[in-house]
Amino acid sequence: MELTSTELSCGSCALSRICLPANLSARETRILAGAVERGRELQSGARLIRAGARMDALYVVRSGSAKSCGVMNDGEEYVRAFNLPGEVAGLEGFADGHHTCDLVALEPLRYCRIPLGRLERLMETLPGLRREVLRLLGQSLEEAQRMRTEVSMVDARGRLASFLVDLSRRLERRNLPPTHFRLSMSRRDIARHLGLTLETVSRSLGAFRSAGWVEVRARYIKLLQPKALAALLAH
Amino acid sequence: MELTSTELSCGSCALSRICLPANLSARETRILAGAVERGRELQSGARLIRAGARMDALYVVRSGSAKSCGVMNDGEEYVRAFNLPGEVAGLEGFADGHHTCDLVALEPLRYCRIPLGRLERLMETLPGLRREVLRLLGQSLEEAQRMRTEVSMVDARGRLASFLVDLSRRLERRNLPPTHFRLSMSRRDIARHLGLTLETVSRSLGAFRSAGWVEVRARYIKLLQPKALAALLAH
DNA sequence: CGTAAATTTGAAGTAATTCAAAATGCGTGG
DNA sequence: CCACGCATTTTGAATTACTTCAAATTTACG
Repeated sequence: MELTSTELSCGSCALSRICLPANLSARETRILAGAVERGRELQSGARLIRAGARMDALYVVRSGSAKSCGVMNDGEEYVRAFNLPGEVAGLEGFADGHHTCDLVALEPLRYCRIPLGRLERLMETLPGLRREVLRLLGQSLEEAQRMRTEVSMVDARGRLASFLVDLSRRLERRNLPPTHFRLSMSRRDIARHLGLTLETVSRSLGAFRSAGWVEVRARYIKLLQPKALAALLAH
Repeated sequence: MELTSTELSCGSCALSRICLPANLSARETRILAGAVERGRELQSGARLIRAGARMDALYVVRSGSAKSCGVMNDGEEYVRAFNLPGEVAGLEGFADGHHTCDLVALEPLRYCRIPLGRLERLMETLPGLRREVLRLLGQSLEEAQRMRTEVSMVDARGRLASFLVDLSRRLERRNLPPTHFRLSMSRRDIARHLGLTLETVSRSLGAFRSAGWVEVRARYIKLLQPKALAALLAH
C-alpha cells in the first residue's frame, strides 16, 4: 500500500540525515531503501545480534537504544558502545563474517535491517553507498581507538564527563534536548563502558552534582554547566 | 626493466599471503599491483603519516616496523598500534578523509603506498578487493574494540602478557621466530600502548623473568613459557 | 503499596602511579 | 678495542585513585 511503502522508504525517514543514507543521492537512497527490512518492535533486553552468530545483515537502530556488549572469559560483562537511533551496529562482523558481541535493546526498540548479500550487491553499483560504508567503518574505527586511549589516559571523572558530553552531542544531532535527558542504560552499563565500577560512576556523578554541573535524579540527567564538563576533557 | 617490475609485483612479494592481496585472485592481485607504489627506505623516527593530513593513500609496511601514535591535549603521547610487515595503516582516515594519528618508523622501514583514488577506482571493478578492504576495516575495528576492553578490564601483567603473545603470533605468521625476537619499540612505547607507565611495564617484565617465563636482555626477548603467559589471558 | 532491583554512601584495601636514584646498554670518538 | 657520555631501563619508596566489600537509601514495577 502506498502509505506503508512511504513509511518504509528511507527518503521520508526522520533519521535520513543521520543514518546510512545521510550522504547518498536521492536516487541511491531510493535504491537502498528497497533493500531495507523493517524489524518488529523488540522489548527491553531483547537480543538483536548474538556474539558468534554469522553476520547476515547490518542493523540500524530506528527508535530506542541498544548496547553492544559481551562477556570476558572471567564472566565480567563489557560494553563496547551504546547505539542511538540512526546508528549502525554489527560492523565488526566484517572482520571474519561473524559477530563478536551482542546487541541488546536497552528499551523498547525498533530497527532496520539490511541483508548483507543485498548490501554487497548494491555496493557494486552505487559508488556513494560504497563510500558511505567505508566512512561508517572508518568512523567506528576512529571512535573505538579514541575510546581506547581515553580509557587508558583519562581519570574516572574525565571519562564520565566525556561520556555525558558525547551523549549530549549525539542527542542534539537527533533534535532531542541535549541538556535534559533520560539515560536508557544503568550505572553498571556506563561503568562497563568506561572501564570503571558502578560505584565510581555514581561517585563521579555525585561530584558533578556537588559542583553544580549537573542535576541527577535516578536516570534523569540535566546538564547545568556542559562547558564545565567539556573543560574536563581539555585537561 | 623486467626485474624491477617483478620485484614490484605483489604476486611475487613474500608478504602476499599476509598483506592486502591475501585473499585476492591472481588476476586481481596483478591489477592491484599496478596501483601500488613503492616508497624509498625511511629511517627510524621518520613520519609516514601525519595527524591532520588529508588521507591520500593506504600505507603498508613492507619491512621494519612502525607505531601509530599521537599526543593527547595534555601533551602525553599515546600509541594506538604497532605495525608489522604486511599490515595496513591509516585506515581510520576513511572516517572523514583525514588522518587522526601519526605513523612513525620504529626502525629502518620500507613501505608500499596505494593512492586512494586508484584504490577507489579498483574497488569499483574488483569485488574481491572490495571485500578485502571491508574485511581489513572490520578487523581493525574488532582489534581496537578488543584492546579497549582489555585496557579497562585486565591488569598490568595480563595486558603485557597479551601484548607479548599477540606479537609472537604475528611474528610467527611472518615466518619469523615467535619465541626469540627483538622489540623495535621502547618500554615507553609499550606502556603508552597498554595504558601503563614504563615503570610498570618494566616491573611486569621483571615479574615474568622471575617466574622463569621469559628471558629479557634489553630489547631482546625470549619466551620460555608462552603458555604460562597465554594462561594469564584466560584469567 | 510492597518488594526486588538499582543507586548512593561509607570505610578499608590495593594495584598502579609518581618521584627519585641506580644500573645497564649503546653509539661515538679516541 | 676501550672509554666516555647519554639514553634507556631497572629498582625502590611513598602516594593515590580506584576498587572492593558492606550497608543504607531510593526507585521501579507488579
